[in-house]
Amino acid sequence: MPELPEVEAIRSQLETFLKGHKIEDVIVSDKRSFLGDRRDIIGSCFVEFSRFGKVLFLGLDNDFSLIVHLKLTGQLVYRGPNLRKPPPLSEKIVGGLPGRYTRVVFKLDRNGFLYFNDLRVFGWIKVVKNSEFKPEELVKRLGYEPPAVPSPSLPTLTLKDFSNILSKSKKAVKLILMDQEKIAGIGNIYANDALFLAGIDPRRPANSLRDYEQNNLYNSIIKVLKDGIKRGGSSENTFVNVDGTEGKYQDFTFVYGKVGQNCPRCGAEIKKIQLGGRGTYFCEGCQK
DNA sequence: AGTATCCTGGAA
DNA sequence: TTCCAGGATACT
Repeated sequence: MPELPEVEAIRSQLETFLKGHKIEDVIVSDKRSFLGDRRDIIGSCFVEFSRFGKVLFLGLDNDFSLIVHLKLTGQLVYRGPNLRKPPPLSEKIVGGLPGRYTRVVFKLDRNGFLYFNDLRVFGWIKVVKNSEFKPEELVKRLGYEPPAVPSPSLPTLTLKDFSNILSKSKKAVKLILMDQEKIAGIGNIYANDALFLAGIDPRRPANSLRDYEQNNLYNSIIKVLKDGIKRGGSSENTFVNVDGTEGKYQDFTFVYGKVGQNCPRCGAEIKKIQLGGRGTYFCEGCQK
């Protein structure tokens, strides 16, 4: 379940490892995972590495690009000459490399390989022609991005934007945080943690937040996302980095995945409920 | 606005 | 054996 910090970690490592690498062949073992014509990208080099919310945009030097959405269980792992000392692969790479869940393999020059593993086959890699590319192809529509990285590709979410978005909906505030059309990049882990840090009940109607609460939540979102990036993402579930190692944020989450454990602030038991069909963790005492 | 759907392994 | 996990979308 890569979210903004995880996808940013991947983007940054892809840039390090793939820059200048040439695609010699593309082996598609599951057609559901690769959309477009593989022949359009064979022979081209990786030159651009961007991220829009949770979506990766990899530009090639031949007027084509790759758009990648990892969804829940997608993993991109590189092995090759740009890894000086290949670290041991995480156990989160279920099935091995290549293995049972390897859906696409990019064979690169100088004996390099980029593997796309995806246990649940929700993720996809799409080939687009730059001249015909429309941003809507990324995802239906993406909203503002919280300023957690120096130069986001999407318009930056300001406190004012955030306040406008919240005041326009009476839906539960957590659902608004995770609505990619409004705010891009936040998923279940960071939504839970940001709401805990701000002391706000995830079920509160978005338009019921007072100014100081909006302000708190805005700052909390930026803080947890930056924290996630600093820790190299959260490997709570299936996330691994491009070098095959795990992130560390899962050891620093406040409430996500901690049902029954003690609230880090007051010690009370962390509760779990369903909200919009998703597991929602919070402390009844600390979040009002 | 709320719910089913895609998919598969792992937990209950 | 059933249920749950979850991002985004297609439904009702």
